[in-house]
Amino acid sequence: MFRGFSSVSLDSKGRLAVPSRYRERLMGIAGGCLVQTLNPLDRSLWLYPLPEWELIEEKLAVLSDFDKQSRRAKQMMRGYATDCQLDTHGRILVHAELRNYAQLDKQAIILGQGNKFEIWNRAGWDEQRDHWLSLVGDEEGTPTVTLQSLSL
Amino acid sequence: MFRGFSSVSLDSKGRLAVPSRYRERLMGIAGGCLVQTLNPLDRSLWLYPLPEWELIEEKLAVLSDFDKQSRRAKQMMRGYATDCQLDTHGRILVHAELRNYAQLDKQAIILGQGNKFEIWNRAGWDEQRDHWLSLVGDEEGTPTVTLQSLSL
DNA sequence: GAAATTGTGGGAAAAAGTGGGTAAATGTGG
DNA sequence: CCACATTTACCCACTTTTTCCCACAATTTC
Repeated sequence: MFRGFSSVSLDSKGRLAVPSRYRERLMGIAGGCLVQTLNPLDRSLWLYPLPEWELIEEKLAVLSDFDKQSRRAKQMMRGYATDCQLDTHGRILVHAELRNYAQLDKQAIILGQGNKFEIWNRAGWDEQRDHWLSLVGDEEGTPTVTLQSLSL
Repeated sequence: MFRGFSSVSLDSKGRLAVPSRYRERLMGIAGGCLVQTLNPLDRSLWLYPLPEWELIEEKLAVLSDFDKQSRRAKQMMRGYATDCQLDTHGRILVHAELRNYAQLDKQAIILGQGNKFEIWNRAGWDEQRDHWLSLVGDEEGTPTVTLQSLSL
């Protein structure tokens, strides 16, 4: 399981250095083979170790093409799934289309999220975070209800 | 299984360069023999390795001609099925009728979709994608239900 | 503070993409 | 059956992109 926050940068070629603390584990899982795809729930990217992605792909494969929503989910998730691999310096090349989707520029962040990582534009992430935190502060806000159920 | 997104272009002769990362695999399956046909579910084309297409053809063959929907499916899928082969530079020639059906012009995209590829007009694809993403963004949207079932 | 590790940038070689010319194959009409 | 037109396949040349490698800067560790 992956956790943690790192601020990272993309260079002019679209390369992103994966934080070094994850590298040894990632190299141990499928030799550093990864799959990047879009996160349809937020304007960010997901980065899976290959075996984790293959589990997702199996679930997608059984969805019917004749149901429009299922078909779209397959097209988007599988369609944008891009194989990549850590280079000799622990970097991955982020696909230009995905970079564009997540509006990634020089400043980005990477979040450990269990079976995968999330990659956000730095400013976009800060905005989401502050927005969500302001809702938690409200007595009436729904996030509080959600958090209560966790017995933090 | 095929996955991934590539933006490709058709030249003035209607040729489309299959992304190089797939070529070796396609050459390994039936020596690069492929079948292109129309996708009756979207205004796009499907591109199958020949053995995969033959499985589809077997399934079509058992459909009854006396059921109108079945007859139409056979006519469309089989009728437009066109053999093609990678040329020395990894390109295929897209049949003019199919090019017209999918409204393919210079800018196109190709999606890996499991046992086949999908080929879309670039603008048409972007429109579908943005529409779907806007539905996912809605709290009440049905795409969310589909995605939940995937345990992403 | 020095050494090792990590982060960053960029040059150069290789690979891939693109475009078009030409010749062969195919189709059409007299 | 032949002549002509059209389409397709093959080849070559050029441009663009990607990959691989190396050098150096910054940060961390000892």
